[in-house]
Amino acid sequence: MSETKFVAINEILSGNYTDKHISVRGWIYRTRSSGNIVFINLRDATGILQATVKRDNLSDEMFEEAKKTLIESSIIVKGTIAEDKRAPGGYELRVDTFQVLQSAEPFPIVEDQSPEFLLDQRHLWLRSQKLNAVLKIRSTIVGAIHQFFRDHDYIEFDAPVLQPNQCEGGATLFEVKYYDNKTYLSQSWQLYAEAAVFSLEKVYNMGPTFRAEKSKTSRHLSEFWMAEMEAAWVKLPKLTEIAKKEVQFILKQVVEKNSPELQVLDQDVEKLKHIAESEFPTITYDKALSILKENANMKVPWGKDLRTIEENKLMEYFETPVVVTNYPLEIMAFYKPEDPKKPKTALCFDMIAPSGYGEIIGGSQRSEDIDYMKKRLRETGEDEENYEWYFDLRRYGSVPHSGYGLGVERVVAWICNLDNIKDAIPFPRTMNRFQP
RNA sequence: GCCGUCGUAGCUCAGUUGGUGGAGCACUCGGCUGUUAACCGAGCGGUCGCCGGUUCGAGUCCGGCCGACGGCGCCA
Repeated sequence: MSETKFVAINEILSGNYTDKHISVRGWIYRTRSSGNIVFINLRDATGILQATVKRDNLSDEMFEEAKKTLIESSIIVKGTIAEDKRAPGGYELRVDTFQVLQSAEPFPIVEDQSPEFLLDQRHLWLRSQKLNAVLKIRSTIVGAIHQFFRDHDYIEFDAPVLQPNQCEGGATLFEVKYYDNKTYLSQSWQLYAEAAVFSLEKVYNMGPTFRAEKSKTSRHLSEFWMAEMEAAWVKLPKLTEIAKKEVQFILKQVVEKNSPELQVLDQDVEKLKHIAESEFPTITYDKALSILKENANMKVPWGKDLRTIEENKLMEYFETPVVVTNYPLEIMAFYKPEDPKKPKTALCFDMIAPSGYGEIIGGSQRSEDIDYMKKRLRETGEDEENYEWYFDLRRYGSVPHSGYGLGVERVVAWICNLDNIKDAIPFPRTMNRFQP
């Protein structure tokens, strides 16, 4: 006995099944009835197809069922595909068999929606055209990151999620009860990766990262995915080149694989293609300050970090992401070294995305000076004893090494033209939301 | 942590000077043989965020609290 073969909707819409009699399965996206005809827009993972149910073409029981079955019910329909200009997409299924698998209760998400309500109903809103498109693009981006590093001979290396101390400084850790002790959810993979490069030389990883920052903005999540790399023998100029190539590769992959999804999201495919093929400029922090002063009359005192308003203003003068290097040493984390050629600045960089999406990458060369790092830890009130294992890495054959972290959701939000980073991850966690 | 906006039907919102709470959508019933978030008619649907105060009378005025969202700071 042969099993029924079901055809995917995108196959039908590309014209491969015209005049064929086939079976399709999926969920009711929209439904309208008009006495003796019912129009059902049927949704599957690949697209939306209009199914036209006429009273004369099937049994009365099936027709009445088609008429009353509500949105998001799961159904199987059989019929003949016809090319028809009146149907959205240009093709429709003329139904002769209508079968309900599960008749849905009234779907809570209707015409009028608020962002908060959609977050409450996230488990159902995943079915929307918008999130369907975002999640497909996110998958391309995640795949591209793995491919980029593997193509360049990086080894995937995993760090513990439960960590004994903080990496980035500040009270931004989620505390976890660990038997009779305390531990913290990972804030960065970096310190462990630094141990790995003395064995594997080039490593990367992508995984969940946790920051208990009390940030309530459209760019922050408490749980987000960070794609990090760390490599021995690499210094800052080379590091920024790798970061640029990675982002360009991600963009090329999305443009190649996800044009229909970008259109659903109202993103300009040509613009992204252009960015993917452009050089990303590198400027210093000093240069950024002078651009702001000369063009926008924004005077940032030297030594202050660039704030959101300043980053956004700066990006008005660029159409691609920009790498900014040599931030003031004082405002940087303890492991970032001083640039011998530009005293008081660090061998570090941020990559800032266009259009207000902010910092998508942060990275640096790593200090090899144990006394300097101890001093910086003491200044921020940290217990340097927790870091003894980390200092060992400088005691046994230390070499120059560097790394950076890319915020996956920030990149997804930028590429998908999203208003809010919450839509860049299936189930967002923020300061006030951890359900569903 | 600071600042701002908002809490009224399942959802989105209106509600005038304080006088028995409305609309659209959803859902139910009826009508319609080509709809495009269909349309037409009827019905169902309420702890007006919570507590207290003023008043003959509070969704509306006053005080306090709670919650949500956004902006800044910090970060990716």
